[in-house]
Amino acid sequence: MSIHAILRPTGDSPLDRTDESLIALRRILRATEQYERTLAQAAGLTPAQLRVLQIVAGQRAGTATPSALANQMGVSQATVTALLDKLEKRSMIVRVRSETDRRQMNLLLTEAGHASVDEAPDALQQRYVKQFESLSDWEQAMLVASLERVANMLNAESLDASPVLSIGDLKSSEK
Amino acid sequence: MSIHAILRPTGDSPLDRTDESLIALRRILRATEQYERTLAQAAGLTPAQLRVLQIVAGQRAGTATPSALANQMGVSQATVTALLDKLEKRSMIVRVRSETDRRQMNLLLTEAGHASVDEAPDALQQRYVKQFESLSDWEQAMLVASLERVANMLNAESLDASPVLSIGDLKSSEK
DNA sequence: AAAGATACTTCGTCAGGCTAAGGAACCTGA
DNA sequence: TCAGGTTCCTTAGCCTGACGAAGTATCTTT
Repeated sequence: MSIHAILRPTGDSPLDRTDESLIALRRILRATEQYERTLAQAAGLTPAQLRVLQIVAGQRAGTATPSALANQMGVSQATVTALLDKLEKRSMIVRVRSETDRRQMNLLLTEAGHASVDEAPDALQQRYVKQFESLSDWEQAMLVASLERVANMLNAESLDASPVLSIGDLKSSEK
Repeated sequence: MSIHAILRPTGDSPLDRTDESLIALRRILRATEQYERTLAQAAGLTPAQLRVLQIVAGQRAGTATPSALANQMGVSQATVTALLDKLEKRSMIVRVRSETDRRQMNLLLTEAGHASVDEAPDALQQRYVKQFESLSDWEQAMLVASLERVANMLNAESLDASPVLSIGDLKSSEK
């Protein structure tokens, strides 16, 4: 395998496919990461704060709680608390104690919060969507298949149900 | 289009391809991110520190400098300085003033530094390489093409030559 | 009712990131 | 040659994100 081929700046030895795929993957990571920073900055928020808002927005009203957030974001509750403090101070969200279980806090977006979510384009979206949608049908299909495949390879062992984006099912919102 | 679909519960509206691709992309991001943390942690280093070591390791000796690092990592020089301070304090690297241009510092890995790089498997690698290599030839080719395509879509505007990577030189560690 | 488990918050600490402000060394062009 | 500008790096001060540990309510179980 060719790990060392990668490090080698100048390419005398040709990269093999594995390396190529790793390089591309890294480029993806990097591009996203960096863009996320500049983007959220423009929105007056930090990336983490924006993520919180987006997740809360995607939740059925009254469903979002700090612990749920912590799970979905893969961070500790303490971290979530800190983020929520900031967002609350800036009036993007409010915390209301749950009626049914008063240990829990329900998180709600304020007007401002909603506005921010709507305005702030999703990092990946902004940069990517237009181009993706200009691709031909079969190309899109191929990309989706490929990306899903890669994603599966990456978290083969740790399959935590919900990837960040919390596409909560509103559908069954009786409760 | 897809913005709402993403934030909105799956309910009735089916996800379109754009959404699917974004979701997969996010899973990739997330898997890598998290794995990187636990990994570097296991190596007794932080992700950023490990990245520094890996980049320095991949450089021709005497080539690595703080500013080069800053470029490759996409962070400010000040940040690099801070990272280097920590690594130096832990005797993973040494800084030596360049002979030819005494403003510059050359970065060198110590024994310990090399050892760390060798031990610490690359975040992506560990998890991914084996599976990738078990794919058939055409599948690999397709994935590479797809990933590169996506990477290009993501940093269409900001094309900075060198992607972070420089994966440590596992190079068989014939040490 | 007492003991235990949960859901959050508080507190202290640390890493990573930035900008702004320098100090040194190098490069120019009179 | 030497004054001004540039480049390379460090310092200082600040902020965000993250963690663990300890604390407080509030269920839940026994």
